[in-house]
Amino acid sequence: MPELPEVETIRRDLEPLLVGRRVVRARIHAGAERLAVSDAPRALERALAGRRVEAVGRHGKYLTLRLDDGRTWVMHLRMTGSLVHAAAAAPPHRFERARVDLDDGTTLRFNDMRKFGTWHLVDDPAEAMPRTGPDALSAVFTPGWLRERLRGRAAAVKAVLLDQAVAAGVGNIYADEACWIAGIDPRTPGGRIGPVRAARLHAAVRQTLEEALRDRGSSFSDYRDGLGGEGMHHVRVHVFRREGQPCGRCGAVIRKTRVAGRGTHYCPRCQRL
DNA sequence: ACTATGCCCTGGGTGC
DNA sequence: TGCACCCAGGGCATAG
Repeated sequence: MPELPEVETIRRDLEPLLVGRRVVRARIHAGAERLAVSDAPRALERALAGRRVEAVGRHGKYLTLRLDDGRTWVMHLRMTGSLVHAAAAAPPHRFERARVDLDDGTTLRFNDMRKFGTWHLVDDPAEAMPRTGPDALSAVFTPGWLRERLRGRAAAVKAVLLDQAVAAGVGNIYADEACWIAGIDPRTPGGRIGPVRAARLHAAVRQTLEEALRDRGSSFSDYRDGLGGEGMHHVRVHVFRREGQPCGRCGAVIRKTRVAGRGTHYCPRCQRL
């Protein structure tokens, strides 16, 4: 599940390998046609051919490759996608869905078991990420911003954290981790979070994302970095997928429930409603 | 405007 | 060993 720390790790890996490179050929494999959202697959392949990459950016969980014709190639990895730089001769991954040949003889491989990933080619990257607000690591995402988004909401605080319009880049892993760090029960109605706890939650979101980024992300299953390697943060999580194990802060047994349709992990003793 | 639910997709795990 | 079933979930569409 690539979330902000994982996508940023990929961005940092790929930036020096892609900037200045030209696409020789892009191929979306048979069966993966839905990868192409903004154009038909063949049209997207043609539009990418010959373009040079000028910048590799990220907003939330989206990767943005700015091209020399002014357009932006926006990718989303969803749950099981990966974008890996590899030698031309490297054998394809079992779930390779697309391949991009570059002008230095190397390649990019888009692997995605569940075929949920998306590619857009757009004039303005915002077109490809319509319901996306400030990046969770940007200066726009402040304690006050979070407090305003929580105010008056009946939905669970975790549902608010997962809303990409509130904090782009937070996903299921780091929403659970942030709630644990802040000592807040993820089921708490957003409107019950006052300014003090909103500030604590904001700091917790920043902390968990930054720690995971230092660890190059979490590889619970399919996540791979831009070079095909695994992250290291999954061994250091406090609650995510740790149901039945002791809380590292109070020793109580971590529980699992469902919030906002997602598996949700929390400590019943030190996370308060 | 807000909230909840189902859909997409497929491998891995479980129970019989 | 085989098979049916359930689970994982980001973003979107739709319903209430």
